[in-house]
Amino acid sequence: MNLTAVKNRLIESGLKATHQRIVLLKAMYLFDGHPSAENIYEAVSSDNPALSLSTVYRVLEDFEKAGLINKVATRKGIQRFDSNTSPHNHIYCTNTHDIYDFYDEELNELISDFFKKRSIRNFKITDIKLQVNGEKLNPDQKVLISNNHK
Amino acid sequence: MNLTAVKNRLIESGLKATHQRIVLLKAMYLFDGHPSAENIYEAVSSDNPALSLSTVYRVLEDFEKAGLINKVATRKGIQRFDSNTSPHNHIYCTNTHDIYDFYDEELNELISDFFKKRSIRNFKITDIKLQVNGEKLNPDQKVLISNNHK
DNA sequence: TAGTAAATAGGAATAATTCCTAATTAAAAA
DNA sequence: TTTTTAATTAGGAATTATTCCTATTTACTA
Repeated sequence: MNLTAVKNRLIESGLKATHQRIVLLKAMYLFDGHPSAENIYEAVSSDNPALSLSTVYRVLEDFEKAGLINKVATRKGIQRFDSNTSPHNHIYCTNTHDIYDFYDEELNELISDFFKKRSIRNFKITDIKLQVNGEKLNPDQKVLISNNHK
Repeated sequence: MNLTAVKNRLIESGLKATHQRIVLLKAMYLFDGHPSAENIYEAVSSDNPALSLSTVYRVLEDFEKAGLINKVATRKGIQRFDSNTSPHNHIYCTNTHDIYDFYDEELNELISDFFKKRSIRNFKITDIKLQVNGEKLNPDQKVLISNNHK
């Protein structure tokens, strides 16, 4: 994702392409995982010492409203963000608070088919997320989805 | 849920049945919704003026570790709790931050069948939750699930 | 009913987030 | 271009949410 592409995304989303927003959107795309506002602040502040933490909070909020990123639901009580806006689900470790993405076309269809048969009155669905909660056995290693039945 | 039943639950879970824990577990069962620690504190403090907020935080944490209640994942960055430990899913309004329970046996089976075919290496699943995110059309009214196909 | 380990009150400390306002900046207009 | 202006930002204060600390209290045990 180069500078022009990032700028264009901002403009397409109706946001002015300010220096700070460019830096922060880039940082969101580069960040491997599901960062907090503080994580993003740390990631950018050595190269952008004047950029302030309150700007990070405000801009990430703006990005979310514009649909550029999403907030991730956590049980810990701090806000986390996700630059991956395509349909996917989350594996959440309740010890380390690591979050892993997990894509499965079959599961996505299963869920979307299910909700074709149901409606929720007085509610406009924006997204549906499955969260698999549990504990990593080895906290230092990643988790890995595998398919049992070939 | 009477006093003895609440006491027994605490003891079965390996927790001493102190006055504070009894009051707080009762409050969790009585609370209609998905309260924060503050919500529970407010609910009990008029009848228990000496009970302190830090106790609420600590005790709710203890309850969660003992499996008596669960933490609810939210996008707002504050902790919420759920005394309903049976399998169910959540509808989350991103405006009002209301959370509604939503039971569906078919959906529960769909999901549990799916995960029989998949395994996640280095991870022990404790629970799987589907979160339907969106916005209430009328913020003052509840939402209601309905089944489109008879 | 005394001893003891666990639990609590209350407030301080910390962490996370939002708010405020003067200064700056991007984009539109001249 | 330069000027205008409305939007954005820096920086810190304020607020909110949560955790920590320790003297005191309490539930159980003997």
